[in-house]
Amino acid sequence: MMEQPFQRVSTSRVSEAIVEQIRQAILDGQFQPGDRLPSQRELAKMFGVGRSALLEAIRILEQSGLLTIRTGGNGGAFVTAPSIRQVSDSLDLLVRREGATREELAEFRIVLECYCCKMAAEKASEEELNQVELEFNELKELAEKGSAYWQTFLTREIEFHFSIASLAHNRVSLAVLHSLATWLHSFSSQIPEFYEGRMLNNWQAIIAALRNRDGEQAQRLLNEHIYFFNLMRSSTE
Amino acid sequence: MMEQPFQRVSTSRVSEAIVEQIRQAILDGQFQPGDRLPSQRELAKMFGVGRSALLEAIRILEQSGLLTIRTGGNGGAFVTAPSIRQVSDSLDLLVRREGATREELAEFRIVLECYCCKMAAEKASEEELNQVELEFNELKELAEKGSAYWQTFLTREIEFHFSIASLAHNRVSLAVLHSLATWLHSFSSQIPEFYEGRMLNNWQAIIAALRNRDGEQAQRLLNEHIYFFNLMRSSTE
DNA sequence: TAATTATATAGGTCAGTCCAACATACCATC
DNA sequence: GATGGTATGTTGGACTGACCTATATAATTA
Repeated sequence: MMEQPFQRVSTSRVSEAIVEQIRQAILDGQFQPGDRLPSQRELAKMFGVGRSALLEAIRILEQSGLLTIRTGGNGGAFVTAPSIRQVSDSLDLLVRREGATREELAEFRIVLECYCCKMAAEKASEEELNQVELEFNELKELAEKGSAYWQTFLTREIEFHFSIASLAHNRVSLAVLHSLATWLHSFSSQIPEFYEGRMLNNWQAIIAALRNRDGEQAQRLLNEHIYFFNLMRSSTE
Repeated sequence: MMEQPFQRVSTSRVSEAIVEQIRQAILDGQFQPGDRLPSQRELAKMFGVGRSALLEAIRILEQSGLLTIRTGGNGGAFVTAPSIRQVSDSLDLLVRREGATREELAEFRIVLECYCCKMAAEKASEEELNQVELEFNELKELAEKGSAYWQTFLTREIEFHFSIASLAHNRVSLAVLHSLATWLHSFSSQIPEFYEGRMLNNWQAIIAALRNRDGEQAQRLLNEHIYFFNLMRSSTE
C-alpha cells in the first residue's frame, strides 16, 4: 500500500503567492529592516495584480510582523526589525483560548527561567554581574521610597528577572521568556507590600550564588523565589 | 511629573476595529470552533463597511489563526480550533531572522525536551506508556526493513521525540518544542545508518526509566541521546 | 525668521462588476 | 440502482476606478 500517493492540490490565492514572494525577499536579505517597499500601486503593477489583492498580502505580512505601514507622504510599507511580539501574541492567544492552563504556563516559565539562571553562573562576565548588581541597588532604593512606588517596584522587579535571564546568553530562551511578560504583569500586581524584604533578600542570595559561580545554588534559589510568589498569587485570587 | 497621562489616539483602521470585535466575540465564546460567521456581504452590511475592509479584517484573523476560510457553496469564514501553529510559525520566523544561532536553539531544545522527559516519569499514565511502547516497536520494525526506509525511520524518530515529550502533559512546552520541528528535520537527515542500534537502545533504556518512574534517569539518558546525535551532526557538516 | 498654507504622495475605503469554487439537486445513461 | 454529467445558486476571490484621509515637503505669508 502506497502512503500518500498524491499531494493536496492547492489553488493558492493570489495574495498568498505575493506574501510568499515578499517574505522570501525579506528573509533572503534583499530588504533590510527599515527599508521601504515600493508603493502599493507600483507593487500591484509589478505583481500584475489588483490593489485589493496586494492589500490583503500586506495585511498578512503586517500581522506576521514583517512589515509596518505608515500613511501619508513618504509613507509606505517598511520592513520591520525582528521582534518577539508575534511569539508573545500567539502564545497569549493560545493560552486565552484554553489550549493551555495557567499552571502549564507557570511550569514552563519556571523551567526556562531557572535554567537560564543556572547557565548565568557559567556564562556571565564579571562586568555583567556588576551591571546586574547596580540594577539591584536601584531596585533596593526604589523599595525604600515607600508604598507609593510599590507598583513601579513590581514592574522593575519583573524586568530584573529578564536581566538575570539574559546572562545565560541564549536569545531563544530570552525571547520566549519575554513573550510571557504580559501574563507575568497581570499577576505580580497582586503581591502585597510586606513581602518587599523577602524579595530583596532572595535576589541578594541569587546574585551571591552567581558570583560564586554556583549555578546549582542559583537555580535552586530562583526556583524557590518564583515558586513562593506564584503560590502567593494563587492564594490571593 | 505624571507619567503617560494620555493614551495615544489611534486613528484605528476600520479593519482593525472589525478584527477587534470579531476577536472579542470569539474569545468571549459567542462563536465556538467550527461555527460559521455570516457571509462577507452580510458582515460588511452589519459592520457598515465595504467588502474590501472586511476582507482585510478576515485576512488578519485568518493569519492569527482564529478563522479558516472555505470557498464555494456553504463556504464562508469558520472559527478555527485553537492550535499551536501560530506559535511555531512566529518562533520559526524569529529564529530565521537571525535573532539566534543554532547553538542557542539546540541548547533551548535540550533543556525543554529533557525536562518534559523528566516530568513524563511523574505524569504519564500506564496506558500512555503502553501506547508509546507500541510506537517504539513500530519504529524498531521500520529499522529492520533496511536502508531503503532509513529516511522514513528518521522522520518517525523525530515524531517519537514528541510522543515522549507529550507525556509531560504540558501543552505550552509541547507547542514550543513542535515549533522547532522544521529545524530538527533539516539536521537529523544527516545521521548515518549504522547508528540505528544505538538509537534504539537509547530509547529502550529511556522507556524503561519512565516505567520505573525514575525521572532523573530518563532525563539523563535523553540528554545523552540528544547530545550525542547533535555532536555527530556537527561533525558531519 | 517663524508660522501658515498649498500640494504631491501614498495609504484607506468604497461600490460595482465579474470570475472561480463548491454544494446541491436534477437528469441521463448504462 | 449506481454512476457520471449538467444546471444553478451561494460564497469567496479579484479587478477597476473613484474618492477620502494622513503626512512630509515645499512654497508662501506675516
